[in-house]
Amino acid sequence: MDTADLLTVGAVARRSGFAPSALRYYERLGLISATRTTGGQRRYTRSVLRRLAFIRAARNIGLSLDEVAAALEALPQGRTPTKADWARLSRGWRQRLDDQISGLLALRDGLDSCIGCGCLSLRRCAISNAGDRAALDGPGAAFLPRSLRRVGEV
Amino acid sequence: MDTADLLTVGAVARRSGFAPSALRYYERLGLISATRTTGGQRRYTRSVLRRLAFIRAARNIGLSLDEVAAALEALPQGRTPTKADWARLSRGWRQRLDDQISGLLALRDGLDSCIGCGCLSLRRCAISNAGDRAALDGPGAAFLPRSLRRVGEV
DNA sequence: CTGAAAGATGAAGTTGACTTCAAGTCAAGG
DNA sequence: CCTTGACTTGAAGTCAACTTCATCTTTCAG
Repeated sequence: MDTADLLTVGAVARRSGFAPSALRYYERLGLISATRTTGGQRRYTRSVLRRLAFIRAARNIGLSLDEVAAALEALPQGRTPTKADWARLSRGWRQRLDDQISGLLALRDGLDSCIGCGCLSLRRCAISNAGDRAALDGPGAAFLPRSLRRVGEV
Repeated sequence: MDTADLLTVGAVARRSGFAPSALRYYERLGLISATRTTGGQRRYTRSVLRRLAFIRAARNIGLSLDEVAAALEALPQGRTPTKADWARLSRGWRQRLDDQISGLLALRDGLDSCIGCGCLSLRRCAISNAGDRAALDGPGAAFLPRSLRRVGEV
């Protein structure tokens, strides 16, 4: 690998959209790695960009960094991961997304039956008792990611 | 209001599903209130239950407590809120849910085109660039609520 | 009247995913 | 060689929404 091909933190940050501090954090968690210059600075191979794209994608799907780490462990150790490797990794996301979508649809349908009646009954209202899915996480489970909150007015 | 109608924290906690500590927290934030006995203990009117149902519902839709507080401010000051008041408050949620659902659908469709190609391109992939909606919150916006994470394996 | 259960308080802890800070070091164009 | 911007580190801070803790007080059935 030609040294000219190696990327600095700043370059990786710009290209991936992750802050340098996030890259260092991911490195501490073992999600990515880098070689070092004699002076101790990080130098990344371009392959880290695809790895970061995977991390970003997984986060968007809703995986925690712990889960991302576990997923990345499943990559082949000996060789450079192929497209098929990445695709295999992301195949399970489809089911996950379907589950999320159906949860929100149920919530919306409940809301439709609720608006106008204004019931919000502790026992009957579909919104205040947001389905079995939420119950898995105890009462009051939030259905929305932070990124989608605070968008509109009530 | 007959004193016999007043509820203790424990009773409200049991009926609403919120922990007593959460009720105290909500009170500090001004979301709910209670009268006090001469000894300093909280006594709630039954109206707090509907208010808590609203809070639970709003949280399930994805509102932050700040937003819930702002919404509750909009309730009529002079009189007991009617069903119509509550319904008006929750009407904006429909749009919000629709937005959330379409965001997830876009993500899923992107995933379908992505699985098998394994691209995860930083520029092209719909999953690693999860749509304009996520871009509002900068790169890496998470689409999933905590409650739905960590559900499956990748 | 009494004792156990329930309630009160402020401060500190929790979780996840980072960011910020302070103080110092490295890399490289001119 | 020098300067300036980029990089290094560990520790501490942030945010949201609560929970937990330690210690003390109140309530009320019997």
